Amino acid sequence: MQSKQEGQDRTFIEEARRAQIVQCAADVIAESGYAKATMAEIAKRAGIAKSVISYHFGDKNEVMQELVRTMVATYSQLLGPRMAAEPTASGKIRAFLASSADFMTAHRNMNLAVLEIASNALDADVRPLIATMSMELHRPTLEQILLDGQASGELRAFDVHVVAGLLRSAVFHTLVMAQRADPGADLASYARELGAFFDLAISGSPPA
Amino acid sequence: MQSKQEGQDRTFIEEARRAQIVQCAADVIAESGYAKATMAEIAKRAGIAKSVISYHFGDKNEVMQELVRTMVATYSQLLGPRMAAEPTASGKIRAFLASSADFMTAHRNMNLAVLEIASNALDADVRPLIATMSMELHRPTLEQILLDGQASGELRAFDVHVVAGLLRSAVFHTLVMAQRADPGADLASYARELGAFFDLAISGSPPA
Amino acid sequence: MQSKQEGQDRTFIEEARRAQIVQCAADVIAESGYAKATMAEIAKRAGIAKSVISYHFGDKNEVMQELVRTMVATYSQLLGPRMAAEPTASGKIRAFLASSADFMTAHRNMNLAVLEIASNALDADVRPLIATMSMELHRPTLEQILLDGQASGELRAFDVHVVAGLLRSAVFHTLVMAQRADPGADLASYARELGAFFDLAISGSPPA
Amino acid sequence: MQSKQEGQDRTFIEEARRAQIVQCAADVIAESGYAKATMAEIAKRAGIAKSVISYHFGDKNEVMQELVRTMVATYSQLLGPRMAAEPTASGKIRAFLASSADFMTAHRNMNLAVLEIASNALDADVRPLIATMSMELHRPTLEQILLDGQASGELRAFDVHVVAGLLRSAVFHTLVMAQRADPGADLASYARELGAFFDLAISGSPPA
DNA sequence: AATGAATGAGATTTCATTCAT
DNA sequence: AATGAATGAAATCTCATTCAT
Repeated sequence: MQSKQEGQDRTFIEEARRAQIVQCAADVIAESGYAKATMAEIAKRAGIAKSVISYHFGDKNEVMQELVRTMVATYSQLLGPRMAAEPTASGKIRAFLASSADFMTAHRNMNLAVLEIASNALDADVRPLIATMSMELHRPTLEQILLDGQASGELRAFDVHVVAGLLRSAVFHTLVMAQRADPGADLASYARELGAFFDLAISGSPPA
Repeated sequence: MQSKQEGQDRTFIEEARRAQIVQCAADVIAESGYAKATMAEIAKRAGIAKSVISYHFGDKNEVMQELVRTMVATYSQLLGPRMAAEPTASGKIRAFLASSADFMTAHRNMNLAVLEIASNALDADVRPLIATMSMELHRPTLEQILLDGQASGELRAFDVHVVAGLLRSAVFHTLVMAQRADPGADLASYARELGAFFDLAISGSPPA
Repeated sequence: MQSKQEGQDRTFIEEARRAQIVQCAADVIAESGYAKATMAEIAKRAGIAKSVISYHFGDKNEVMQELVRTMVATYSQLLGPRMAAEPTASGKIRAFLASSADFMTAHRNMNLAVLEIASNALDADVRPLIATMSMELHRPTLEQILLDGQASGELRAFDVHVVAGLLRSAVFHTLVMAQRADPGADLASYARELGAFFDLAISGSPPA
Repeated sequence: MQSKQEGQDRTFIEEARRAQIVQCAADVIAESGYAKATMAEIAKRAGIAKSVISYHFGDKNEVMQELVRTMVATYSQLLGPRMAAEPTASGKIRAFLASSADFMTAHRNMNLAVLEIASNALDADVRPLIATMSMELHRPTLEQILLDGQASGELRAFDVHVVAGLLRSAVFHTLVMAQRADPGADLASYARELGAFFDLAISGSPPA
């Protein structure tokens, strides 16, 4: 199932090919949907033979896993520092929304592809991904941030699971739908609007 | 491609079989994902031969269309009256959330199945049905409800598209994820929490 | 394979249904070709259920055989007397051509259907039909007629098999092609032209 | 539907496989009829997996098209020069008959297969190819040759369409039937006999 | 490192036929 | 005498994967 041993280093060329294949997979999935993203289609897009993919990945699933891994890494590298830089809970929330919007604008296909994979990929290894993915992207988690905000009195009392869930939906559903409806949509302003909205709903007692 | 003429009425038995097949399709899709929902699998679940499905539907696509149609009909019959019964915008919003939660609890598999179908692009025959799902289930639309609320002063000023989008995400993503994470989750209380949340964020000037 | 015992008498209704089914089969085959002539299509044309055909025939092959039998009977009843009425070989030949043309005009679909069946039907019982069919239609055979003509000095010397074969081709290929190219073609005049042609080529010593 | 782009050149190996598959298809069709000529049967005859055919052709229709194309090319390459080499109309007619007989002897199965294909209506993709078969294999057409012969006084007056039609029938029906009845039949002598026959029937005033 | 060729498993669909009513 | 419903066999096509070069 795996062409190379887990820890084995790869040559420069090999890394380049893998990256190219992953990118092409993302493009095909984003444009035509997971079902049409056959090995043949991905290979054609990359201008290589089908068997080259097997050579580098050994498995279609491995391609998908690598795609998801790449996206998660990129996303969290963008997200982590910007959330960490914000001292307040409300600031972290806005950073979460804004960074996600930026990421989606910059890596549209990769993001769409991962969502497609999450709801389609068959293998047991990959399937539950969507549920866990967003949680592991950043520390502290949204839930923890909200709890901390409530503890400090910055935020009012509410069910943190519900609100954390809604925040994830705002990013992985609301923003995605907006972008799908209009590929050129200004997600940053969308994110600002959502930030204001959440602020109102979660803030603690208004500054009397 | 079509086993029966459009307008032709169907036997009682035929209707029963069609309903059974659609239900089994929903179950299989919800449990194993769209990709694993082959004709063979659906037939096995129903305890019938593959060709029985062809006999009643003529086409896999037709099965999916019927599934979506059934879900949309059931959902909107539940949603419509309950939203209409509420006089205020905020009441309608809560009714939207609560009814959706009830629907998902009662028709879990059907709902999950339709979402799977929606994300797996099909022969375009299903697409139109899907498109109507979130938009045309109820009159007035969420956007219109929010606009009316703003006009009457009940609601504050905000971008109705963003909030309507977030409301749909709350139902088709947040609730769904919650249910997926814990199939026995109490969606009704989830919906109440979400209702309170939205209320806070969209209400007009608080009763001073 | 056979719904009724070979010699068993059939009710009036049964005979009527069989005739209707055979006729519909001929129409469907002639219009859409053998491959598209499924039981379902034939039944639809007849306005009955598929199973009615099985009830009366037990076998698709039996339908085809009956169709061929009907055509052969009709054809030879027309052909026999008209050929017998001609005293000379050349007259019999012209009668053969003319009667065949008349038959094809009157029973276009049945004729086309049989030709389709002859070249398509799978069952060993039916397949060699085309080769033997035309020979058994009339007594004496074309070969015998030609031989007799040569013996009497009416016809010149030639290979009777070749000419008999060409005569059959004139009917089952040339006329059929002409009719296919133009369904309203005047086959009778075609037949006269062919008659004159053959006359010239097979007559004995020219009238000095 | 198409494994390779139209203009793309093919490997030597690929060409060999395609030729082999086409030949096996011809053999199966000629021996068992079009209906029994399934992909499975053709593959079995070729000693390869069914999917190899799909790999090289992508479509059953494409196999049939290639088969017809091959036959037409082979036939017309044989026919063209030999007809052109004859100065007189009557010579061209004899060349037409003789070359056709030679072709059928050398490529029996391919010829029979194409006739089977022609009579079994297909996905309309093949029809056009079939239409060209009898009409455009050679220039000038039979009709033109006959007309020219009449103009020069070499041939008597007659309906050129009828005679051209009969000539085609002599080849595509009479010779075929003869060969079918006796696979080892000497078609060349058949063709000579037919040539003499036509000569008699179409010649102009005999050299007084 | 790359590829063309080949493969087998599996998916959808068609169709003649059977059976209970 | 007729039918709706069901069936299983078979046909075509797709696709991830393997292998020799």
